[in-house]
Amino acid sequence: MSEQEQKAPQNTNQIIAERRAKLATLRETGAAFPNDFRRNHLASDLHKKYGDQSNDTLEKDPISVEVAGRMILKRVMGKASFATIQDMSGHIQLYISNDITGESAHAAFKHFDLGDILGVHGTLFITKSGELTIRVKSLRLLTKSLRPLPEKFHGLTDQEQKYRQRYLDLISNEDTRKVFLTRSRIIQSIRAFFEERGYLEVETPMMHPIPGGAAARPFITHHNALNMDFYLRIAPELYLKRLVVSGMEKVFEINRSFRNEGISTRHNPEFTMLEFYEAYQDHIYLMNLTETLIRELAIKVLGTTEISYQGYKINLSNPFLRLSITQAIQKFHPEHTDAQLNDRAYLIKKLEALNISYKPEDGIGKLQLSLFDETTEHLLMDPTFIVDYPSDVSPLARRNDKNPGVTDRFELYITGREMANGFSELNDPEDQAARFQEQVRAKESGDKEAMHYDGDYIRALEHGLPPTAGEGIGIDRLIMLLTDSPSIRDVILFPHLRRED
RNA sequence: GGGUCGUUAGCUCAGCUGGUAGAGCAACGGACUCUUAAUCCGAAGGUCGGGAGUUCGAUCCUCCCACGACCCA
Repeated sequence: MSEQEQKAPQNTNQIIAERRAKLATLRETGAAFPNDFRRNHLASDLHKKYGDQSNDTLEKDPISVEVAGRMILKRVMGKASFATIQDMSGHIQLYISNDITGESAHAAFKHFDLGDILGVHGTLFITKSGELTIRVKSLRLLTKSLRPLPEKFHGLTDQEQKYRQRYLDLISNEDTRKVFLTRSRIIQSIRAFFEERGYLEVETPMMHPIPGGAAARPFITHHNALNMDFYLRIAPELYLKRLVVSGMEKVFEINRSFRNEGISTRHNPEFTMLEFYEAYQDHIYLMNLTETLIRELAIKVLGTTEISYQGYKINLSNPFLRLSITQAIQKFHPEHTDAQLNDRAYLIKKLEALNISYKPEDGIGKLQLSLFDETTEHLLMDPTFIVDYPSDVSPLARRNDKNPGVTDRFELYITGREMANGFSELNDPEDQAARFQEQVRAKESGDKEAMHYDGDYIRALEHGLPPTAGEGIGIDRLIMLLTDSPSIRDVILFPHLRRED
């Protein structure tokens, strides 16, 4: 006993010390962490099934139930008590009294703490104020909680603690639980959407010998047995297109990708993306499919296409706008004429005035894109496809037949944020090899985000990639939109933070 | 990397040109058999994020550091 006390971590905190003492007593009297209790109902199921019944009906033919959960509220009134327990489905109230539960069991209950996990057996009734409640016949402490819960009314509000101790945030904040429930439903609905359309869900490597599929800096790791470095994937794109070569003509992957870049309200080092590829389709088809997908998700998950993001109202049933880069600039900055936006000297002058860096070798399209990124992107609140991206910033996209300086590519913007990026795939192996070479040159002259030359991918293209359309959608950002969350950290269960010390 | 703001009891928050800290919840003792964030009474709980400086004296002013939030690159 004294030995056990010495081994226990020293805790000066009074509350934890008191709870440890209660646990020590439990250990002396039997199994302190039993696992022989079985529940047969969830709280919300009971409310759905019996919540509307009259007390007379419930009392006449008593319904016996076993439920379990964490005690989150407790009201002791001498010879009788009320408590609320919470399980994965919701809450239910308990009524414990000397009459029914027995004096000693009630006395024991009085020493249970908020946060303790209880197993309860009893019958249902309706209180005078109309709440479905379990009249407890017996109850057990299944797991002793040694640490106090956050304040019961306000819950946990400290942002840092919400992220670091997400379990506490989830215990005490209904809104947080709702966000992650919605997240789960969105991902299920995406899966159903593509499965209904005959797509095959696949899993491709997360460890890449050559990082590819996006312009981004990768994380590097090492495989000991092979004695080689691997890169955590920045995108699954090149593997998915290898699969289209293989004959899997419609594939999708809900993938975790990793980018070794800054952290912000829109960026987490690891994030979830949806990528999908379909042979014998083009980027126009993708835009239509994307509109349908986002609309269907909203209806399935929220029950409406009328959403509000941080106070801005968006009706997703309106057709999504489709604008070229210069049309988008002019929409918000009509002072620029067509002639000016196609004049190198004018664009450079404007970029310099805005203190935006550019390279002397940048083509007209890239200069336009730089101006767009700085002045217009963040203003695209309503869903807008930006089309006709310059070839030199789209090394994996098919060139436009009429204008080879641009590609058959689009990005989708909603609430000023990039949500999706899709294009008709570049399936000409010789053009792809030349574009990789260009990327290698850019990398050599210091562009850390430029792509590597992927010889095996070229070899795959040489076997023949059918004409294909492919797209990536940022799932975290889509979830932010549909849950009205201001930060990507609010939709990721365990966002990355600096080490606490 | 730069700027702004924040860090006080387990949690939610107060704290007045600078005089070494308060409330509510939780927890502890007591009263209470239909409560709903139960109520009432009592007692307890603090290295004011860390460090240095100014001062007779610092939660408060200055500087550095840590962590976080937001904005910018």
